[in-house]
Amino acid sequence: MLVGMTLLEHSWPDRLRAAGLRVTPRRVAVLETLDAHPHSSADELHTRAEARLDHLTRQAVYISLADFVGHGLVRKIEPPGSPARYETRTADNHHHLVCEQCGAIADVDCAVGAAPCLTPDDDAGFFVHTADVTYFGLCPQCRDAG
Amino acid sequence: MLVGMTLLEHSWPDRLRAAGLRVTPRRVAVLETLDAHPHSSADELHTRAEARLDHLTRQAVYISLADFVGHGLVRKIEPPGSPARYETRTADNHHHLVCEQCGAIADVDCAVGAAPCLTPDDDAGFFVHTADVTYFGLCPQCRDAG
DNA sequence: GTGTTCTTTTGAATGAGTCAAAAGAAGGGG
DNA sequence: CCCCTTCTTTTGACTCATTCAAAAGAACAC
Ligand SMILES: [Mn+2]
Ligand SMILES: [Mn+2]
Ligand SMILES: [Zn+2]
Ligand SMILES: [Zn+2]
Repeated sequence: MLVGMTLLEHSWPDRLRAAGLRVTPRRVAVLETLDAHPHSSADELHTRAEARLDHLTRQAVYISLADFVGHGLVRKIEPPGSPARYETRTADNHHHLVCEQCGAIADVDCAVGAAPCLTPDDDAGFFVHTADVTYFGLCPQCRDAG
Repeated sequence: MLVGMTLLEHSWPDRLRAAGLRVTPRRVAVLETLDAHPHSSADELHTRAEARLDHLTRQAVYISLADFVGHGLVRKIEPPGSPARYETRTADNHHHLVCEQCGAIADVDCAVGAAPCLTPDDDAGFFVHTADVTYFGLCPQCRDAG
């Protein structure tokens, strides 16, 4: 039985090396934890990844995540009123549903295509690089509860 | 010679009363300052509005803005890596261009219409309330400089 | 005017994230 | 293998935007 990801994409150590970053147990632990728990905050990742290592500081998590984002291994999202969240799904331009009640986040595929799915009518002279779409509303649980 | 806004919309005192909020010199000063300087931060508003009053604390600005947002007089936007910004343009669903270099913000009219201009294909069971679109890129100045 | 309720001040506290310097590990060249 | 350089992690302090709580002050309905 084949494990899809190890064939399709490379392993985290390989991807770290490919990005020119050193392979350390901490980094691999953070990346695997993030893979297993998409849209985690730095603090959630710290708590979860620390459990599988002897030592891991919150700062190491912040520094690692910043490096990962800088090298395209990880995407950072910053919903209003919540600490930043991270995910390993970087290949596509997907968007997010955010629950205004409980903060839950769900992925939404890009409505139009793989690349940034919108361009403004009047760009005011800006060179537009990315379009970020966030939907706000209520998740199923909060909708039923309210 | 007619002043457009006072006829089309009501004055800030009237709009405050209509919202059930008391009319105070501080609130009016904050609203007028924000009208004159859209996309200001709380701190910028404090500095600017303080200049026309004998006293105005930063906290009063924060509290007032939260009240205004809660009553629909003001809209709050929270670009990544920047303090929250505010604007009095609440009637339409417009979007924003953010310069990744200098933080400049420009308005973009909604591509589709007045109401939330997008709905996701698969809403994952969410009750979607608003769609927020933010374009990231470089403003004219930073584009030419870079 | 007076009283009730809403606003503002005052001052402290929070939480997420950053900075800087010292200690520790990866991994390439010998 | 081992060493050295460079990158990574720890440590601990610190910043910044924002929030909290309690006391003092102002709107405005009567
Ligand atoms: Mn996602
Ligand atoms: Mn705007
Ligand atoms: Zn929810
Ligand atoms: Zn710019």
